[in-house]
Amino acid sequence: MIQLSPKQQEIRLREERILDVAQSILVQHGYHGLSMERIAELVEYSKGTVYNHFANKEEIIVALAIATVNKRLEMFKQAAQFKRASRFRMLAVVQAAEKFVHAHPDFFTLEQILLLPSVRQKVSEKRQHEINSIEIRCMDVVAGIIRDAVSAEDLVLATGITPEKLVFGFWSLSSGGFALAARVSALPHLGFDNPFELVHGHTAALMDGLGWAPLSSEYDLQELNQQIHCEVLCDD
Amino acid sequence: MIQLSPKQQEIRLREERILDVAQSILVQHGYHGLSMERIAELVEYSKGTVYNHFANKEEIIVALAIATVNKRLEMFKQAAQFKRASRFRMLAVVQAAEKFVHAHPDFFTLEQILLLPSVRQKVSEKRQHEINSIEIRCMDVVAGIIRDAVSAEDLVLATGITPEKLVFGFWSLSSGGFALAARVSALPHLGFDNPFELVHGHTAALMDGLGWAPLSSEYDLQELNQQIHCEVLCDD
DNA sequence: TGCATTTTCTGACGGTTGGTCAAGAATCCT
DNA sequence: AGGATTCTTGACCAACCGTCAGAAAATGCA
Repeated sequence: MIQLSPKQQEIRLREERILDVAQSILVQHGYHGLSMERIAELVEYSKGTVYNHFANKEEIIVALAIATVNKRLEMFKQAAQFKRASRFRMLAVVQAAEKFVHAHPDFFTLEQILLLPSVRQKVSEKRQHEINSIEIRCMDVVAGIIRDAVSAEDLVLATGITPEKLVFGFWSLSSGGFALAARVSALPHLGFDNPFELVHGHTAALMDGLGWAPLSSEYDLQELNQQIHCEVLCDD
Repeated sequence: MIQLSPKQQEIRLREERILDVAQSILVQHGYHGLSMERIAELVEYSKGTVYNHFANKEEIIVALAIATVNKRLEMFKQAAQFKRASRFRMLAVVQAAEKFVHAHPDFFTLEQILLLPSVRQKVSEKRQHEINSIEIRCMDVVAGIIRDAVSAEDLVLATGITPEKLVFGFWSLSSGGFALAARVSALPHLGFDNPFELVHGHTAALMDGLGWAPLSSEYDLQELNQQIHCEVLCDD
């Protein structure tokens, strides 16, 4: 790392401050409340300076998303290191995903925004690639667990099914579940008192359906959860 | 139904035209391309008149979404009438959901937009309730199938599990899967050549995990799919 | 240190849109 | 017909995006 001149350091720091400010505006006032003008005002620099850092507000949003999604990757990696059978490692990752949702409730909205084609369009290729690559590395962590499961003969893949295809299922279930959970407060209560528990339960059912040993009936869920919480929640 | 005056009829028709125009702008130019000014221009009325119909563009978006989600409800109802075992009826609904995604590829973006808190905020309570109630009726169709499955003893619910809680799982899996599918084109190919097939497969696995008879191994998938296609696709 | 060069910062500016509203036009009712 | 009501219009304001020429600061160099 080359030593930075004082000026360059200042610029570095300012970039972080811009992101901080943007994040807080976003949380407080939502997507529509976020404007370059407001950011400039709070950061106490002119609008032009903010534009020197980011070409538009979409770039800022994606920069925020990249920072957050990196944290998820770290959490997944840590969860995957859980020293137990493959199935339990997978469940640990699901727990990590849940913890992530709780730790970054605003990320969800960020992701929604980035899914809008009209927004994505305005974001540089570079940052697009960056966030995609992190996402893929997250999936790879999960695929790795599945490959281990196959090696350990905890799981037998049907013909034509790759580990990645299985990841698709678990990813869908949990991301869809968390998305639904975010709406539960909006939707009248249908008896989903604890959507996260439901995600967990359905993940287990899916695993059972795939024949991923040991099956639900063969271990104690309570005890496992406690152990995962120690592993995944304690040190951070 | 009271007979409408000519003027009122005109207004009615114009409202539809506004929605049509809005839809086509939305499809062609995305969320950011949709402006009240543009709508007014294309509809050939002044901006004020458009505002007489809808208080803001979010109201227009939700009105579009309501119309579309109603179609989904109809498709679900029809699929649920499939005259076979409960498990097959559920799979028919999943197929209907897939067909819906294909038939209304733009709805997805609409839904994303509506999930943004900053957007939802601007939409009237009335329309919020309306779209929620349709969504819930969709879920009820699915819950009905599950209740039938229980009555027919195709399925045994674990203690504490309601039909609605099961709906949550299937809903999560398929909506999450379709969301991911929409991104597959953006994400580098991970071998998800046919994400819809994957959703179907994982749904079946989830059913197996829940012990929903008849299990995957006990029926011919090909034949079933063909039959569903006749039932769900033919008449429309 | 003084001066030239490069980099950075600024805020006014043009252009677009969201949303309002007073005044005029059309319609309805008797 | 004509008064009451409803509908329509487009000018208007405010907010915002993104640009850019010129001011200011930093840097390099003798």
